[in-house]
Amino acid sequence: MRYGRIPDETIRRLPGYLRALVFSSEQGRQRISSRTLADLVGANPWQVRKDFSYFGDFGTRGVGYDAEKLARQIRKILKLDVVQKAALVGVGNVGSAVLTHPGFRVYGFDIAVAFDVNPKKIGRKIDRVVIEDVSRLRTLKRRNIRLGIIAVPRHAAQETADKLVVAGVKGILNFSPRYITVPKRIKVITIDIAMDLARLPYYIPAR
Amino acid sequence: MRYGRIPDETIRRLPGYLRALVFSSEQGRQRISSRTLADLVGANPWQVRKDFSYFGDFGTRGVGYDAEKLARQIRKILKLDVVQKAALVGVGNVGSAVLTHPGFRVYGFDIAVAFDVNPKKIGRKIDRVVIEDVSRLRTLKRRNIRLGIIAVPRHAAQETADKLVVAGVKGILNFSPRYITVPKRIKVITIDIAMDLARLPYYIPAR
DNA sequence: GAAAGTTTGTGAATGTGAACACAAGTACTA
DNA sequence: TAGTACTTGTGTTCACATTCACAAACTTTC
Repeated sequence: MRYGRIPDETIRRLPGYLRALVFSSEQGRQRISSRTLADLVGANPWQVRKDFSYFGDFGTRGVGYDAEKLARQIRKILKLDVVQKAALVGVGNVGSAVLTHPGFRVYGFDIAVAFDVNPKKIGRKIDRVVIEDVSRLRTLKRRNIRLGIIAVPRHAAQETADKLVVAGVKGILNFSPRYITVPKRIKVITIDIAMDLARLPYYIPAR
Repeated sequence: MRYGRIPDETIRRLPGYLRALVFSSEQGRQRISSRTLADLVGANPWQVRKDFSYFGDFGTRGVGYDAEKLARQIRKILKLDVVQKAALVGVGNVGSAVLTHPGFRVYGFDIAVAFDVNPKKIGRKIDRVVIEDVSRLRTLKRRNIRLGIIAVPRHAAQETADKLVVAGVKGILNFSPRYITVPKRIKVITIDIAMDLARLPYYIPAR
């Protein structure tokens, strides 16, 4: 009932809720309680309720939440209610994993194009996407693609980011293990899979 | 000068600092200021200094930090000063990307084993690692491996986690797009690459 | 239809981390 | 040696996020 600003931490958790809700719907459950949902995402019930309270009343007291309705609302907030087209740059091991990852569909993403520098790869098809030469990056604006995924080797990351920005991209998901610099108006999310593993030993008690 | 508990958020940032310090050392710079380091990781100087202040004085006023010394200390805190052996389960697209990812070496990881269920893959070698049958997971304890990486399809994730726990693993890096349940003593970090992309459209202003 | 059992929504309290400002120490210059 | 320019280390303040507790609303039971 507030409709104020939604905290960043809540936004960070919304995709997780959405994933669980879709899963729950597929199982044929249309009603879900904050407790059940919390268990599915590894949180606690009051956290779930607080998060949802930032954008209106979707539950019914004594009953729970309507999974479909809630999922629709989350999609709307995250702007996933329209198909989001994305361009992938770099079809190596990481790039291939991204192209074949089933999870993107859940969120309404369409990886519409893929680019690489290797002439041998140009023209090949992976999962219905034809690989094009990076020189064709500038066609993105015309094709109405506003999201870029960087999966190139470390040394080419910044250069790729620059090209994506010129091509009119508004958001970048960066898998290269380095910090990239872009204009403030562009949003970048960096994932370094090794970096996340590096946190693990700290939390493990000595044998 | 405090030597108290180090905040979780600081721990989360340490691998990033380490990566930047290694990079800086490779460039031949042995001294680095909080400002330079902050620029390399996309943070601000006082954040960097505050983070380091939780585990002693490593800088020299008017000069900066000794990159090597600082890197050594971060490795020690994160328990990366000894080689950490890890086991990978699932050598599909994501698994292959993990195996060939150059970043793990920076943090002193050794992905010593890989497992899969596909008989066609058993015995094959990827990046010097021979793929074994999942039934051999129980040999992990004997081989002194305490970290597991899950890169199997969604439906097999929980089962794989259970097997890893039985095999004596203490920490799990989970790439499957679902929440997995393990005993409290086991630390799990989940990365869903699609989930992170899902956050991006929210931050992009409407056209 | 009353009582007991669920489950949500949210104000308030508590906890945690980020941002700031500045004293204190070091290097450099002349 | 004095003065200037840097840079760290940290106490304090401020902002934000989590946890808690409980009233309100709904369902079920008898």
